[in-house]
Amino acid sequence: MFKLSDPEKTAHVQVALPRTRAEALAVRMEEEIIRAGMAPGDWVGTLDEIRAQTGLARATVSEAVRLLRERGILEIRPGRGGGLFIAPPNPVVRLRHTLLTVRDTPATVLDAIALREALEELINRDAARHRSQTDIADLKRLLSGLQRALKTPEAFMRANWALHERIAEISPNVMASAVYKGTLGYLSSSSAEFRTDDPAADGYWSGRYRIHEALVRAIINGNENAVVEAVRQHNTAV
Amino acid sequence: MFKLSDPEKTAHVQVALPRTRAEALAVRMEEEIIRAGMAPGDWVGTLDEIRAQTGLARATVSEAVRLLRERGILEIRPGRGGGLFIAPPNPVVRLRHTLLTVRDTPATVLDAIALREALEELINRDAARHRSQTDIADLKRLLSGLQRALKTPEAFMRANWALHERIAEISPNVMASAVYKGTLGYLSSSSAEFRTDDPAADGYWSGRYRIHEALVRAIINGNENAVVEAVRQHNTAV
DNA sequence: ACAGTTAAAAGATACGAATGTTTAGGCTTT
DNA sequence: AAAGCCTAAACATTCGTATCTTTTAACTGT
Repeated sequence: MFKLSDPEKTAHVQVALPRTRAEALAVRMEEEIIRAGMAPGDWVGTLDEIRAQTGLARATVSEAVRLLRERGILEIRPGRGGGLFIAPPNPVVRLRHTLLTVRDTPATVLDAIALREALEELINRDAARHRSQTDIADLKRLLSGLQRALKTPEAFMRANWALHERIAEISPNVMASAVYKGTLGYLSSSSAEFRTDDPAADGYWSGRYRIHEALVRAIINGNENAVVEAVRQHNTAV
Repeated sequence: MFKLSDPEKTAHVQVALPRTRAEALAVRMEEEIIRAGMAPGDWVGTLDEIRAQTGLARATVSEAVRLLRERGILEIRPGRGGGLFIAPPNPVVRLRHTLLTVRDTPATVLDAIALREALEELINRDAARHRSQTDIADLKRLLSGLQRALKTPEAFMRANWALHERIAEISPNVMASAVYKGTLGYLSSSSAEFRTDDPAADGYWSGRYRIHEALVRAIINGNENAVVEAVRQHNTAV
C-alpha cells in the first residue's frame, strides 16, 4: 500500500493550486506515487482505504480517481482483489492529457493548417503502404465524388474533407490518424466563413482536383515517391 | 429552448450505444442540437429544465453536461440569465475529443516515433522563427548539458528530451507543440527498456551530439534552411 | 441619471445512502 | 479432479439534499 503524506508537506511544490477537494486529492496521490517510485502494475489500494485515510466522501474520492484514470496514471479494477493500480504508459492517453493542459488560447486556423500539413506526408505514405482493396474502392468512389463536386466551392470542400478523412483511416498509426482527423475536423467546421468570398481564378478548382487525382493514384499504386511529390504539390499550391 | 425528443425515436441511429444514463442523455442532447442546427452562442436551456424534462437527478444531468462541455459542444455560464450555450469551435478541445474516441489499441512506440518525426520540421522551423533571447540562453545551457551527458546513454537521453521539449516550447503553435510534447513524453517514459542493450559504436553518441549542436545553432541563427537540413540528419541517422 | 448595493438565478461541489456490476476465488457436484 | 455454480469484495452509477460561488438584473440613494 501507499500512505498519503500531509498536504502541507507538499504545498510548496504545487504550482497551479487545485480548486476542488477531488483535484487536490488527485495531486496528492500523484505526488505520492511519484515519490514512492511506483511502477506500472503496482497495487495502490482501494477506494475505501483512500476514503478512510482522507475522511472524504465516496463521490469525492471517486472523482479524484476518475481524474487520475483519465490522465493515464491509474487503472481501476473491480472485483475481489481489485482496487487501484498504476497504469501502463499509453501514448494516446498521455497525449490527451497534454492537450488538456494547453491553455485555451485562440489557437488559430493557421496553426491547424500548419499541423495538418506537417502530418500530410506521413498519413499519405502510410496509406500507400497499407491500402486494401476496400480502401482502393472507397478512394475511387470519393475521388469521382470530388470531380462531380467541382460545380460549387462548398461541395468541393466537403468532398475534399471526406476524401482526406478516408485516406487517414487507412493508416495503422492511430495516434497520427487521430491528430490528423481532429485537425481536419476543426478546419472543416471553421473555414466556412473565410472561404466563401474567394472568387478564385477559373483554373484553380480543377487544378486542385488534378492534385488530388494524382495523390489517389499514387496511393492506389503504392508508389511512395509519387505520394511525396503529390503531397508537396498539395501543400505548396495553396 | 430546445425540446428533447423521445429516446426511442432516435434509437436506430445509435451506433456505440451508451452505457450510462448520463452518456445516453449526452448523446440525445447532441443529436438534438445537431438536428436543430444550432449555432455557437445559441442558448440551449438550464440544468433544471433538462432535469425537469428528463426526470433524472441533478448529478446525472450534471454529468451529461460535463461530458458535452469536455467535448467542446457546450459552454456553461452560471448566474442569472446563464445556462447552457453552444460553444464556439475550439481546435484543441476537438482534438482532445477525437483522441478520446481512439480505441485503446497498443499504439506502438514506432507509431509515436513516426508522429514525432513528422512534426520535427514544423516545430524546429517555428523555433528558428520565433526564438527570443531567453530561449537562446536556455538552448545554449541545455546543449552544453547534453555534451556533459555524453558519459552515459541514460543521461544523454534525458538531456536530449529536455532539449527537444524546450525547443517545442518556443513554437507559438500550441496544438502542434502539445502534440509534439505529448509524443515526446511517451517516448521518454517507455524507451528505457529497449535502449539499454544498445552497445552502440563508439562514434554514435558524439555523432548524435553534433547533430543537435547543428540544430541548435541553426535555430539560434534563425537559419531555416539549416534547420531543415539538421532535422533531416536527425531523423535519418537513427 | 448614475453609481453602488443587493438579491435572485444559476451552476459547482460535496455528502451519504442505495442499488447495480464485475471479478476472483472458493465450494459443490459429479 | 474437472466443470460449473455461488458469493463476497470491489468499483460504478444514481439519487436526493445541502451549501457555496458566480453572475447579472433590479433597486436605491444621492
